[in-house]
Amino acid sequence: MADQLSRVFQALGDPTRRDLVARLAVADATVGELAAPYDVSLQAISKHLKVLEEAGLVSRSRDAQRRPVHLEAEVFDLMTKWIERYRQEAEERFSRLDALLAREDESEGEAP
Amino acid sequence: MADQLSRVFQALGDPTRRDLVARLAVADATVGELAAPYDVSLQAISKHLKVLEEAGLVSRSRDAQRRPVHLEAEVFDLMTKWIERYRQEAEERFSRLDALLAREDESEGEAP
DNA sequence: ATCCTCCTCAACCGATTGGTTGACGAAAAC
DNA sequence: GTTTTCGTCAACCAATCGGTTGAGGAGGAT
Repeated sequence: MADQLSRVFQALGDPTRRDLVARLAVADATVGELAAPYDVSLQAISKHLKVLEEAGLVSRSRDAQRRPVHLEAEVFDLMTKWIERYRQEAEERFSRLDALLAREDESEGEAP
Repeated sequence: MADQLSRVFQALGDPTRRDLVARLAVADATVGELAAPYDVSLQAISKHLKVLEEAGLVSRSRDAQRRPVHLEAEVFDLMTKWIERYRQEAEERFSRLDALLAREDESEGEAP
């Protein structure tokens, strides 16, 4: 099975699932409520929620027949940590490159 | 075709592609250099790079037969913006919930 | 007990994905 | 000009994905 970071990125690679997450950020909801706006079957949404759950983005409890879905926003940190790490590395590289170019500009015209 | 945000998330949903990005954060590299560490064909890596390119995460220039690959870190912002937006919404909701619970605790024991 | 509501599981389907191999293109190197 | 190096394109393959429909389970409501 894939690692969690892969599952989180993959889960959010689908627009419907991102929309579900966006709506769950506002409020918990049942599967039926979540499915209503889309013109796909309830089962399809249930599958999407399973993917989100396996990524750790969402949890489902039980309230009689209802299965309230709840967003687990902490998992976002996994992604932001990864992203920020490499963004920062890339930016540092740019800075070093800038510094190098600046030094080369300075020595321009020396030693004819 | 999918929107860019979907393509970026999907691109990073694959561990090999995340690894390529990680290595490109350190330095630009040619396709051959990038492919060397993995035990898959050069063509497979070329495909991965195409996915990264279509997501806007990477650009390829031309230097003789070489095709240096360069990381375009700005696209990360697309993701972090999306993530931060919904994380924040979710956190605000928690704060409101905490406040509500606090108020209920205060009125505990009143009106017997 | 029976029915109804809410939801999941299972089987299936076409499209996409990550991989393969083989052929080809562009630009040095000979 | 021929060869070699570096890389892409094309066709194919098994596996996964997003969707469907049909059956069924858990738990009120009657």
